[in-house]
Amino acid sequence: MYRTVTCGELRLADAGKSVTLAGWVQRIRKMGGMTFIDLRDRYGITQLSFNQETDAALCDAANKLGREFVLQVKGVVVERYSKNAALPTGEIEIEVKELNVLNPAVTPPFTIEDETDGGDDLRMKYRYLDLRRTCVRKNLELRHKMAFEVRRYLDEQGFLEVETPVLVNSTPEGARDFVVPSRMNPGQFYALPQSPQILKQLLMVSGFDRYFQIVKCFRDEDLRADRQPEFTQIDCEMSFVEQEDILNMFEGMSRHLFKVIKGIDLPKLPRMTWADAMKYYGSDKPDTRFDMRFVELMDIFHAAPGFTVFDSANYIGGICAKGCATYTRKQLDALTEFVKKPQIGAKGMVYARVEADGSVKSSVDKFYSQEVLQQLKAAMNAEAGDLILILSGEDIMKTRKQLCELRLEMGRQLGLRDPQKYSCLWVIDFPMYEWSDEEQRLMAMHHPFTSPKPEDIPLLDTDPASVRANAYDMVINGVEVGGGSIRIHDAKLQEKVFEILGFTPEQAQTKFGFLMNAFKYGAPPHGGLAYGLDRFVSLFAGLDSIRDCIAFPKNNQGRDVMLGAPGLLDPVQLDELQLKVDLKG
RNA sequence: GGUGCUGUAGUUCAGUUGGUUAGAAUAUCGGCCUGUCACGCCGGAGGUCGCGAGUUCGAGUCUCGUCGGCACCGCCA
Repeated sequence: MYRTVTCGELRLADAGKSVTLAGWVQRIRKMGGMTFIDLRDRYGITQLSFNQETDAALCDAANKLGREFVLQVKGVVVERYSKNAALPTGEIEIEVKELNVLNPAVTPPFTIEDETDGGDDLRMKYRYLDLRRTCVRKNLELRHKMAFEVRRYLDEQGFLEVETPVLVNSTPEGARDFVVPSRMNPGQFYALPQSPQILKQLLMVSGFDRYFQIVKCFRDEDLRADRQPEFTQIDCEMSFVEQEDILNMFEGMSRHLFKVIKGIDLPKLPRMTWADAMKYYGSDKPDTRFDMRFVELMDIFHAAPGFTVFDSANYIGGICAKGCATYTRKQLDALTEFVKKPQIGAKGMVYARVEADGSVKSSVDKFYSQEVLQQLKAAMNAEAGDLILILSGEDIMKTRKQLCELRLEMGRQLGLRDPQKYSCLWVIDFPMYEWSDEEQRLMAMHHPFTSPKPEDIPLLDTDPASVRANAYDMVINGVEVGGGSIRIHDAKLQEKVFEILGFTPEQAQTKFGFLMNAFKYGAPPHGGLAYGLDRFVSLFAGLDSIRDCIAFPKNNQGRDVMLGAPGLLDPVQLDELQLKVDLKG
């Protein structure tokens, strides 16, 4: 045995014991006649002490060690002369009797400390060293614990974890697929699953009733801080359920996770329709940690025309920033610049301050009477000291999204987006379809297997764009952590939905024939949802990016800079696959 | 496909209007130090200023191109 104890477990009560420890050298402090070494492993840090008077040769050997050397030491646990309250093991140290260097180490390119001196790029290249840092390791420990608790909860609820294949076929709609060439079937390709969607529905047809899987999914799209090309879903499906059953089941799972992992008692989750989310927050994933809801101001400003920008607008909406009337001209100009950034795209911003005497002073004073401005104040529920920010525009949804960005920015500036505070809700009643300018047709907003709300089914014939779906998202702090729907289990209805999406019966048969065929053999009513595990963990860890809760993540360009993936293929491999590379440009 | 920020010592960064030998901190190496725990003190070494071209008497600094990184828009059912 290399060790009898870990570096995190010894306490004062262990004084006198002979122990063997193994770990990495965190830091060496040479005092002349004495040398102290902090020995680190996964479990903590234990101080080793060497004394010139006790054992000069051993002390000399200790002085020759370097950072990240791998050591085994045998010694006695002793009480310290001067204790360190900052360490759990700070009351003891190991008086070393025997020192074995299991492996020397070259100096790492950055310091293995919580406050490291390494940048993102470098730490990614040496990810195996980055993972030695406690703060990074904690994220993976949290991830393990969450995945474990998910399994515990779902197992207790009678769910079966079933594995589904990774080599599947390409599906239309949705994201771009990652593809894998088939050597045995030249010219043909597998696709990696964007999610096990169809397979889990087939498991329902098979009668599995309650399925889940913690599973990798793959989407070949451009990346963001919260998007990786391969990511992990907690994928779930249930039979003989209605939307209400699923919301309750998984609200329960979230409550379990919050309780066990964070010690938080999650209240009953509010539910907001998609239409309200857009109306009051300009987003289908509103950050409800703070209020600052949109107030629509069309009635007020159109009743007293004057400002041509407002007069011609199809949408005028405002938010009230409490206590921000003190904002300087410079700060307001900066906010205007913010909303005018190309990524946000507003033309301008109107502001109004509520003065101490209750009067309203705005950037559009010359167009509106104080009476109109007082109506504005009343509508915004604004008080003395508040700042009202208003955006207007031709396109209602676009302007709402711009106002959403402004709201989030104000929330950030006012410190209302505390990562330690959690606000969860369900967003329900999503539209079935959204119009795609690019394809000039309706696209499924969730996916093509989502069931319409029964009362909206007649609208499929008359006004498909207004049909609402039995689809729902769980949103935490403005992050979509999960989403799902009740599925169509009727082959006829499914055919109709495919038709609206623009598939010919032949295309539908080719792409989804096996699913519709399966439904003919008795499909139970079913539905489910999937959580993004990476996002869920990063929320619990208070991270800005999901990368730090993934052991070996990829960068912006989808590269693994440690492995050097993706890379070129050996010509022999290409030949076996009967592939020729023909790069454009 | 697009926008913005960014690239200087192993690392994190500073570097003025274009002007002498490019600095700091930290890491590293050497010396001193018997209770440190971000130990302290003294000293040393360490640079193709991402790469390429241009402007200029002179470029880390200005211009153009290019490559990498980060954030975002498009995209991501």
